[in-house]
Amino acid sequence: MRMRQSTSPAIQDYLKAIYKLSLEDGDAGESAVPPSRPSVSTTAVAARLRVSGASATNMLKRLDSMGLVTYTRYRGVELTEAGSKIALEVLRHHRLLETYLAEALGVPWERVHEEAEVLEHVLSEDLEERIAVLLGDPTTDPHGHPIPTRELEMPESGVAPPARRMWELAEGESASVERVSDETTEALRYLGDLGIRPGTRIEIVGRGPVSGPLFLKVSGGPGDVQALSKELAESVWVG
Amino acid sequence: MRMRQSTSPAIQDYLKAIYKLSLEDGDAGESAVPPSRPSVSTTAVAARLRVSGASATNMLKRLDSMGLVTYTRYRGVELTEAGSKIALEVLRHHRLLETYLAEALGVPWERVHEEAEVLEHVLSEDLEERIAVLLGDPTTDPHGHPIPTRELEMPESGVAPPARRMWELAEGESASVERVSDETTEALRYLGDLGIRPGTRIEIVGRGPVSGPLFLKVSGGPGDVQALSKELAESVWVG
DNA sequence: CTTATTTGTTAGTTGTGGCTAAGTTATGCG
DNA sequence: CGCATAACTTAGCCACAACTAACAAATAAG
Repeated sequence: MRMRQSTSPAIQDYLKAIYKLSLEDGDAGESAVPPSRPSVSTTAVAARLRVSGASATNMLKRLDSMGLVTYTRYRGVELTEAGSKIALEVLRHHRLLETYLAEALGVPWERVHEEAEVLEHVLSEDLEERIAVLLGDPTTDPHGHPIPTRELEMPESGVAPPARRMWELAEGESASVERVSDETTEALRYLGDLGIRPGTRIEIVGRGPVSGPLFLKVSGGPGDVQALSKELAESVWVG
Repeated sequence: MRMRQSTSPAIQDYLKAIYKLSLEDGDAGESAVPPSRPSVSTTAVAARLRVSGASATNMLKRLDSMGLVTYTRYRGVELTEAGSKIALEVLRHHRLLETYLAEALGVPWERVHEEAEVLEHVLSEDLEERIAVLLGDPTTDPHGHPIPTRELEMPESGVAPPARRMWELAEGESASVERVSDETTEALRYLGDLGIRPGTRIEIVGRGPVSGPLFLKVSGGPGDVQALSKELAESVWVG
């Protein structure tokens, strides 16, 4: 059992991607499949990391030989216990850093993700701990994503994502924002300007035809009624 | 003139090493050679970076072809204007980070160097700026090394190092600590425990035979007379 | 059930940045 | 000056992590 090959940034990125993808199982639609085994396809990993399929295949085989995933040809991968721990470690780094950058350095929330994306691979355990203490052991990052604990356990809110996407709300319903997808800077800045962040209370006042915009009132926002495209309204989770 | 090949961490480390070595010209002894041309030998670079001579030769050729150094076979290297700028950029990152880690995160001064050593390669311009502003544009790091300015100019105190090493002080002399070499954690912790840091006032009260210890009084230190080995006393610069 | 399409894999290359071993140039000493 | 030694370079190799092109398996459609 060959171990501890000093996980490079690339390896960490793969493990993190596999971890996140395995939580997104039922690919957005509400298919009634039980969350059987969270096996992730090679293509999904490749797409997420923007590398070619061949590169992904290669790396997945390597990760398997390191005991970090179990990989079966043509069948996808699954994290082992060891691989899972590393993924959670990186995720903890990432989300603590996002929080720290926002709180301590005033980095605008739409930019903390990309900064953390490189810093996460380089943060020492000592710095991680100092940051965590300084922030008072936060449990979510600025986008509402749960931060794995010091013991590298994901709070259950992380395993089962929030109930619904804002897009699925009916006219007249109100809810509070729980989480916002962090990957697209553009979207985040826009949502931020509208005052839509974790904790914000919103109310749906109407919707356009089929994929048309969603109209909503944002408490504490710039006032009046705001319109959100389908894409944006799907990237916001409410509860 | 092929340019901007997106300087990797390795490249940055080489440029930084060359920059620092070129300032150390008269290799510690007080040889009367004028600081003619600060050409750095391949071996010196290799030793500093703890890589083989062959690796260094290789990289130096590469740096030359990128226009970052001028390299002449068997004759050493010299930074070009472009290479120099990059070196200063990295140095600014490094020293700002050291200062930030010490001040904002309470990292003990003997450990800030190694943390900064990895973070420096990954710090965005935006974060650099935020840190600089937050610290009030400091001009030296915790070890007393000057921080290059925003415009990437080294303050003159950085080009000509402080007058003397503590080791060179005569019995009875007193002086104030200006700068402490940062590379060896062990030494730094010890000096820190003794209260020897930039700004500290010290007085030489005696010295052992030839390479024997230096005895000194440290103002504000744990009191009494302290002894310093030659090696340590050579790593402290006074003025 | 056969075939077309999508999904994955294999094979072979590339660029970084290290390494060792062996050869070459400079330098220093008798 | 001539040679030993130190300094430096060349040659050839390896691991990592990406790539393209070509091929194989699985799945969907008729």
